Amino acid sequence: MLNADIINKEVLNEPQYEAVTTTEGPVLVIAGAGSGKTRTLVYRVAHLVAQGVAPEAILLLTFTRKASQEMLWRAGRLLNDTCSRVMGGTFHGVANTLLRQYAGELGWGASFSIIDRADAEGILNLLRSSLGLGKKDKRFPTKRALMNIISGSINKSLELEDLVTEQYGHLAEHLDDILVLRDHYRQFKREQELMDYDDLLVNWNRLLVESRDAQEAISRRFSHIMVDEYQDTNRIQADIVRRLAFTHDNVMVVGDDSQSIYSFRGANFYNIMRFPQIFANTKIIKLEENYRSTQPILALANRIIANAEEKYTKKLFTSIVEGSTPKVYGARDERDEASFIVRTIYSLVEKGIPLSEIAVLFRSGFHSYKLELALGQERLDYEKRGGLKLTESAHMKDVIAFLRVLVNAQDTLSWNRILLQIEKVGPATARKISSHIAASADIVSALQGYPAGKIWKASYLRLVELFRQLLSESRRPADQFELVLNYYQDIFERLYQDDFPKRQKDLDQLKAIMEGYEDLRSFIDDTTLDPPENASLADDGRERLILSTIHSSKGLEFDAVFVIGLADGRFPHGSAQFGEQIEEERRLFYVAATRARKFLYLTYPRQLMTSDRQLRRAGMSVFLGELSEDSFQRLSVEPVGEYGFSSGGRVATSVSFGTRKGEKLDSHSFVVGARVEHPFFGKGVVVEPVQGRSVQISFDRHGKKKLHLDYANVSLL
DNA sequence: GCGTATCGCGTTTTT
DNA sequence: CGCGATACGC
Repeated sequence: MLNADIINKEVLNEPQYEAVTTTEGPVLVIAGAGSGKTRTLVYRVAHLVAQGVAPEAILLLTFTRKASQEMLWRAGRLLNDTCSRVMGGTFHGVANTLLRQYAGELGWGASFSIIDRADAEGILNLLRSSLGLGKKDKRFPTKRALMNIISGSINKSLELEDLVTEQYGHLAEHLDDILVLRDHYRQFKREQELMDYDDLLVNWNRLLVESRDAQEAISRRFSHIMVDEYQDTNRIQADIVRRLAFTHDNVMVVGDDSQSIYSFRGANFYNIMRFPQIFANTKIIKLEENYRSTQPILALANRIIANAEEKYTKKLFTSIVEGSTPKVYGARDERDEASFIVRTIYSLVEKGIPLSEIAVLFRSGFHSYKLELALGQERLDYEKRGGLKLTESAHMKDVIAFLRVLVNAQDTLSWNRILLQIEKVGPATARKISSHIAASADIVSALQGYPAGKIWKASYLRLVELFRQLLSESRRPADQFELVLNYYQDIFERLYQDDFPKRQKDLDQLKAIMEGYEDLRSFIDDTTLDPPENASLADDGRERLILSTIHSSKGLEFDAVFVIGLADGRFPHGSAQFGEQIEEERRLFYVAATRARKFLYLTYPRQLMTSDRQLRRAGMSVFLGELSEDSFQRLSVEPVGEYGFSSGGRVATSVSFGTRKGEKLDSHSFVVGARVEHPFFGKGVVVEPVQGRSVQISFDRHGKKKLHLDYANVSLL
C-alpha cells in the first residue's frame, strides 16, 4: 500500500512540503517553475491517505490529459494501487462523469451527446449559411473567431455585447448578426440535445447551483480537492471549485502567474489573486526554490521574465549551481536547423541522455514539419504532442461519425459527415436527408424512405444496407465498427488517395481500442472528451524523442530541451501585437525554457519558406534579442564534429530498454570482448576496458563510441 | 438555377 | 488542410 519510507524521506525533509502536507483548510501555493508543484500535490495525496482519508474522497483536477497522467503516474509510485481510486482528471472529464451520474437532478434525459469544438464550428457554418451571412462581407469573422466570441462569452462570464465591444471592436457593426447567430446556435443545440465543452462546465456549475442535493452529495463525496495550474482556470472553473468545497473548504490550489499562457481560452490569473478573498482563512505558501534546472538555465529564464511588463515578486533560485550554458544556434534555414538538432541529439544520446528525456518545443504545430521530415529520414522515432490528436484527424472523424449516429440518431452533424462522403451528394442534399432522418423515429426506414437522386442512388443504397445490418441485431461495438470499416474502405481510399496507407494505421489502432468497450456510448463519450494520443497508446517500451507545442509541454520536464523557430514572426506569433498578447508570448517562452533540466538549445532559421515557396529572410526573435549575451553561448560551428546526417547507415528502429534508470552499473563487468546493448546504438562489443568510468564500445551499426557508465544506458547481454 | 467540383489562399496555442 | 470564390454539370 503506502510506502511510508518515501514519504518520510522525500516529503518531511523539505520544509515547504511539510507545510503543504500538514496544513488544513484552504491553501494557496504560489510556486515558480520547477519548484515541484505537481510533486507537492502528489505528496499531499500520499499524506492524506496515510492519515486515513479514503482515496475515493480525494479529487485532483488538472488541465491537460498528459499532466494528469503524469501526476497519477507519480502518485502511483507512492501509493501503488491506491492511487487508481483517487479521482483525478481534467475539469471536463470529471464534469462529464459527474453530470452523467447526476443528470436526473437537472431533469435531463440520459441521452445527450457531447460535441467537440470542430463540430461546434460546423454548426455555426450551417447556421451562417442558412442565415445568409458571411459571403456578403469579407470582414465578417471566420468561424473560428465566431466560436471564440460565443464560447468566450461563456468562459469569461461576459455579456456577448461587452465582449464584442471590448475585444472584437471591429465587429461591432455586426453585433446584431452575431447575437442572432448565438441564439440560433443555442436553439439548435437544445433541439439536438448536444452539449459542447463549454456547456459541460456551465452545466456542472448549474447542477451545483440548482440542485442542493447534488451539491451536498458531491461536496461530501470529495472531502479534499486539489487543483494544479490554478492560474489557467477561468471564472466558471473557479466557481465550481468554490461550490464543490462548500461543506469543508478543504481546497489546495497550486499555480504560477508567470506561467499563465491560456488567456485566449478564458483563463484568468486573477483567480489566484482572488483566491484568499473567496476562501476565508487561506494559508498562502510560496515555493521559490527550483529543483529542476541548473543555474545557467534558470538565469536565462529569469532574464526572460524580468523583461515582462508586469512583474510579480518571485525570485527563483536553485542549488544546482553547475551546468552547461544555454546555446543559441542561428541556422541558415529550416533544413539546417533540423540537421543541427539531429546532430545534437546524437551527441546527447551518446552522453547517456535517454531519447525520451529530450524534447523539441515550438510555438505552432506546423513549425516542426521540416524537422519531422529529417527525423523520418534518420529513422528516429518521435512522438508528437499538441496539434491534431488521433480522433481529430479527418479520417477518424469520418468513421466515428457512424458510431455517433448509432448512439444519437439526432446528431445531424455526423449525418452530414457521413452523407457528404457519397459522391454527388453535397451540403444541400446532405442537410435535407439528415433533417429527414432527425424527424423520423427509425433510421433505416427513414433512409429507405428518402427519394434518392439517379446519379447517387447506387452508393446511397450501400449506405442504407450498412445501417440495416448495423441495427438488425445487437452487436458488440467492435463488430459494428468492423461493418463500418468494410463500408468505409472504398470511400477512404478515394478521399485520401495520397496518404491512405499511413492513415490506415490509425483505423486499425481505433479498432484495437474498440475491443475494450462493451458499450458504444461510453466509447463515444471517452473519445470526444479525452482523445487518445497517436503513438503513446501502444506503449511498447520504446523510447521516443518528444516533439511538442509549448502549450502541450506545460508541467513536464526533460533533461534536454530544444526551443526551435525562435524567429521574428514565428515566436512571438505574428498576430500578437498588443501589449498583453506579447506578454503572454513571453511567458510562453519562459515556460519553454524552464522545461529543461540540464541542457537548453535555442535555435532559429535565418531564412523561412513562405507559402508560395519563396525564401524570405527572417530575423531573430525579439525575445532572444532582449537577452544579454552572457546568458547564453552562441554556436556558429557544429557543436560536435563527429556526426553528420548518416546517409546510408540507419539508426536502430526498434530499441529495447533493458536497464532501468538508476540501476547501478558495475564497471568490472565491462571487460574487453563483452557483448553489450545500448538503447540507441544497439548491440556492440567492448573494445577498450574501463578507464575511470568510461568504456569504449564498438557498435555493430554505429562504430566505436566512448561511453560514460554513469550516464550511458548500457547493459550487458 | 441549383448544387457540386476545383483551384488557390492563408494557417496559434487547447479543455 | 479547410475555406471561399469561381467554374461547370445536371
